[in-house]
Amino acid sequence: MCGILGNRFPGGFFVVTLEDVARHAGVSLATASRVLNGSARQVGAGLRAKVEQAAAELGYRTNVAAQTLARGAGNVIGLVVHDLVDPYFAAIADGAVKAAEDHGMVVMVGTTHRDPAKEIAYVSSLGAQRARAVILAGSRMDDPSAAGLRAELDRYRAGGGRVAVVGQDLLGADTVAVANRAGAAALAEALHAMGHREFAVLAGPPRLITAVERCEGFAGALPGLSPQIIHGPFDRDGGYGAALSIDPGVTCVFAVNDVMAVGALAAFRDRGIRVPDDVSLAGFDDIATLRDLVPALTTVRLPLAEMGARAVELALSEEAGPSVVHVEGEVVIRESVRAR
Amino acid sequence: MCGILGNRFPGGFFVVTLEDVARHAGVSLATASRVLNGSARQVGAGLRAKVEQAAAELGYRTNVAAQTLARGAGNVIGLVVHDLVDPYFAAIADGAVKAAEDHGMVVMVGTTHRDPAKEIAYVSSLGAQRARAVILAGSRMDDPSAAGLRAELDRYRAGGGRVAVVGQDLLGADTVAVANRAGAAALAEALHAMGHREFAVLAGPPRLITAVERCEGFAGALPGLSPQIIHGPFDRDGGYGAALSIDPGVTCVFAVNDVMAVGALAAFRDRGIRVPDDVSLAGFDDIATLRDLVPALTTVRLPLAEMGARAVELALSEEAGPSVVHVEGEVVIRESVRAR
DNA sequence: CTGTTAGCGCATTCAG
DNA sequence: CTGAATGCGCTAACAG
Repeated sequence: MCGILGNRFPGGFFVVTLEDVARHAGVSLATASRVLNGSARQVGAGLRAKVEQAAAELGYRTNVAAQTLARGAGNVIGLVVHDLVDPYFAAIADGAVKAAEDHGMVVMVGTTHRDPAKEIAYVSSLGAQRARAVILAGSRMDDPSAAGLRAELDRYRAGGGRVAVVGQDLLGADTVAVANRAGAAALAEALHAMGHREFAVLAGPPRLITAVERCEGFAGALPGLSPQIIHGPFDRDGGYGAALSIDPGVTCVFAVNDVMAVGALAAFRDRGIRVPDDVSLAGFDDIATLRDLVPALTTVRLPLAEMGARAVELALSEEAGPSVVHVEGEVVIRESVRAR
Repeated sequence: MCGILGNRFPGGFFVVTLEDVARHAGVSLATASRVLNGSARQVGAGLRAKVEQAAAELGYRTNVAAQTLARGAGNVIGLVVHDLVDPYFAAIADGAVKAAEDHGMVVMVGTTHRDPAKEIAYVSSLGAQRARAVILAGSRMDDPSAAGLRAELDRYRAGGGRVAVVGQDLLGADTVAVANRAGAAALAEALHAMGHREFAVLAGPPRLITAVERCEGFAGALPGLSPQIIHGPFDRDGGYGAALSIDPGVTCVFAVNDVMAVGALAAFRDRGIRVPDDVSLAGFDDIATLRDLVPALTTVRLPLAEMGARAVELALSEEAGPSVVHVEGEVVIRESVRAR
């Protein structure tokens, strides 16, 4: 029945094309195309049924590559994150994937593991894929190394792609802007109100924008006080390391993200320092996977999945100029902090 | 300088094609193709340089869709997981993305959130993308609902795609097989050797293969004993709920994965049951993000990232029949378990 | 080593 | 409403 249809491939496979379907249904290629793919044109009910049946019988599958080539635009959205194992990015990715799916798009993820060169390489690759949009999550360093990325993004946009950023509004692109300063400030105020006066901030890398904003927002909301600032990597081990050099008098420690707070917690435990008895500890992000930690982490909750989803929606919207969506964090006081 | 090159697009963008590059370099289309894309053919140094310069000047970017169409094979690998937020899948995804990158491929992820229909839909979509391979992570239910998936996978393979599975060897595909039974058995023996005799297993869904294997492996290694089996969802809340109905005499609880163990830990804490003082607790997977839990979780370590990487390598290998790679778990005793 | 020539599978004018 | 014809950008024979 399908002896004359389909093409044999090297491996010995068949592949049914639109033309096969059209022939089998006794209609033109154009008509088959119109019914099988979302065309604006209408097709008579009779032919439509024929085509659909033929497609089903033959097991027709759209060739997305051909479609993309013919249409000049594909259905992939690129997502570039630092590390999928970091629950912060995993949550964002989850939201992005879900939103993309709602729009009939698929997501391609790239992980850079904080290598700027890889970030650029992924944007380039996504450009080659003619991805509809690329979403960048995780803040870049506030330094010259970002120039290469910028250039690559410009190229990408010059080719007709959209770009959206999760983090801060820096690249002149659509942005899901996190109110890091405000969130950290609110946290600082809450902590201050609980009687704390001697603070330390596990501040992350000195030039990582998200870290800097949270650190500054926190310190800025503590008039007259000057918290001890300790820099280090933005991850669990960074928190562990930084916690080791906290000054003796400190009663409350703010780690600029939850994952670092976990590291700090481990450091305290290893040194026999009890939380919150001896020192209070707070983080930022409210990572779901970490909610069962003991003591439960005081933090600033961010709608991570929603942020990812919003980013793809921004990138897919038809808005003219780059638009910015703001998201606020919500202070959540839990057992890791105790009033003084 | 580029007034006659490139095509203007609706949005007003340029897009430089290989033909533009060839013309600009004064060579043939074929030659340009050969130098710019990994062809086996050699090109003279002179022309090669010319082409490369032309490409750079014009800002040429390969059109992957066209390439895929012409070649009949693309460079995407599909990865289908249940939930990126679950650190188990995140780790596997991380490994897969890295491995794919090493092979010059990109990864498209789909999340099903345990909806079989979505799993099928993703495989179908990946087929349309002419994805080189699809990796399925997370075990499917051992029931009729898997039939649809099987059919879809067959269609996918009929089109020339490869499929690899992370979990158990069931689909007749390349498989990264986890020694769930052996790992759970080894754990049981270790626990038994520490003096435990009264066990409970937070067993997960009755028909989820991974869960069943772990449960059976565990119980099977406890001759003469019959642990209390409590079924429930395979996630954190499932562990919490199941832990609520543990019999009084039990001294040691095995949750079939770490995430469930975390839930159980929370349940114990809420009810004033101390771990490991009142009851010992063990999990499975050794999720990195959970290593700082207190008490530290006794578990069976799985090389998650490596499993993901192996899966893509299997799928990309030229091996004829479906091959199976076995991975073993390693028992890791930590503070959540105490000898009796 | 290099150029010419056909398609790859599909969307889309443009006629009818 | 339907069909015929053209081209998307690139690769891969096939000649030269």
